[in-house]
Amino acid sequence: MSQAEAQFLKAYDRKAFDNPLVTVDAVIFTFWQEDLYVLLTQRSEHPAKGQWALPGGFVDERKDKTLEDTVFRKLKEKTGVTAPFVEQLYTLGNKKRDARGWSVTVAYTALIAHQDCQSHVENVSDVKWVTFAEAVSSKLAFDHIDILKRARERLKQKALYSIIPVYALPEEFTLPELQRLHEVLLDKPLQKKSFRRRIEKADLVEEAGQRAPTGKGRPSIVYRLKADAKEYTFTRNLEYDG
Amino acid sequence: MSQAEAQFLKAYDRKAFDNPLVTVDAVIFTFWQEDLYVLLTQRSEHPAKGQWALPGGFVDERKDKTLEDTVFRKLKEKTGVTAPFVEQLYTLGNKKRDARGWSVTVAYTALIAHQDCQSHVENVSDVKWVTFAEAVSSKLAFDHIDILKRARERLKQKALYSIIPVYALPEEFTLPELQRLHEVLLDKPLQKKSFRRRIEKADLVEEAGQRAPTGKGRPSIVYRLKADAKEYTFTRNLEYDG
DNA sequence: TACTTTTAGTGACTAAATGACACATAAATG
DNA sequence: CATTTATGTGTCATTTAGTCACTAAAAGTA
Repeated sequence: MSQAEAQFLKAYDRKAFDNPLVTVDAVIFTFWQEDLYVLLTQRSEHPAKGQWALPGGFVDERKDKTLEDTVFRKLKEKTGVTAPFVEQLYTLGNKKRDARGWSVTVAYTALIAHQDCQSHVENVSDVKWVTFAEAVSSKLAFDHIDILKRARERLKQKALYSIIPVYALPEEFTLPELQRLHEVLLDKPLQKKSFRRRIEKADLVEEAGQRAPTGKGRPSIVYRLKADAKEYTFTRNLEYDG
Repeated sequence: MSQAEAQFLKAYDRKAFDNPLVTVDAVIFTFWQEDLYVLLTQRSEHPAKGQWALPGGFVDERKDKTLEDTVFRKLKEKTGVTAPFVEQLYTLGNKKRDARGWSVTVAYTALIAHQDCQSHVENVSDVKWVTFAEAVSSKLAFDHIDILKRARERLKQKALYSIIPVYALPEEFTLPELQRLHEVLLDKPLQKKSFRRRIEKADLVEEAGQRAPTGKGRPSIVYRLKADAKEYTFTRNLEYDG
């Protein structure tokens, strides 16, 4: 670094310029009882105090080295655990979205097993699971409905060409469970054979131990993900028209 | 809004809290003379003064109502025109990337025809087209090499399942040109028949008028995009192993 | 126990899109 | 006017999803 640059930096005053507020928000999905749920939290402070919103908050320059640190910190606060899948969704920034002024939020999608955070969520009053349908038709703080819709759309896409939605299930899962999840995401029945064939061919899962047969009918085989499954994308989508 | 909230907002002092700097950066691609180029600009101010970097800069709270306003303003400054394809890539934020402190940059990818901004670029000294290969192996300011690589990777993916790369060509283009672009992006020869068939079947292009035959061989038919081509995704990828 | 119901899992043929490649077409050239 | 060169097409093989009937393994029931 040149001396001139060092001098520039020494004299630089960050607060001399207007600059948007920076927050992080997360859409946390889980699949539970045949339905897709998202996690909401109730705002404890102004603005929008008392309203339900996506979990999130400001970057803390002391605690967080990176944006991902901020997300994981917020996720941990609200769910008590670390989600097995977290991915940046998109960033929304404009003058109007926050009454405090020009604001930028980096939205993330997270997938998690319901059982992994159930006890934590049950023990705090400002956090709850809501079905996606309910959440998206409710009133949420800021523009969180937009973020919710976008996250849902992206997850639907992922159901077409990847096995990523599996992270919304417990670590050990069955293929019928996974198929029903994909069917909910795509809002469309899938051919059992097609669905299973591509997963088998891609070598994405391995058999886990037995699980207590739940109800009627032949018990399904329990699987767990193989290591590289997160990266895999199918070269061809399942049939899907709209 | 409640009275309490109004009072809160009135008393709210944005500068009372630490907050990351917010910038926008763009990777602008074009396909020219059988090669993929990106636009670089030379930094006129500290930090990294004199170094080459991706076009971008701070959100201007007076000029910009949204992040997209910022991107388009910067694109216009550097290229003189409005790119036909602009898409958010991802957002990078951490403590280290900018010597001025915690910084967040929202990266965008833009595609543009070389001819559309050639004259503007030639007339300013702080902007230049560089082949992607050159750019990525050069030294750029901040973490712009990372952004460059990521943009390239995304564009490669798009070449697999969409016709989006076409926006790096002039409005009127030929299928051999488009195929060569896709081949450069995928770094792999494609089957002429397969490539053309899927474009024809998807009804993405229409014949434009003739264009002066350039060189040897049978002249190729000149096409232009149909309206909805931007949204179209093929349900199956072209063969691609790596 | 045997029969029905229910859900999981498989076999086998059909349909659709891509891969491969030969061949036809239309220009430039000498 | 034959040769060269690049564009554009016809056709068959290959691959993968769609369809659907059939088998398998459990629970419930007379």
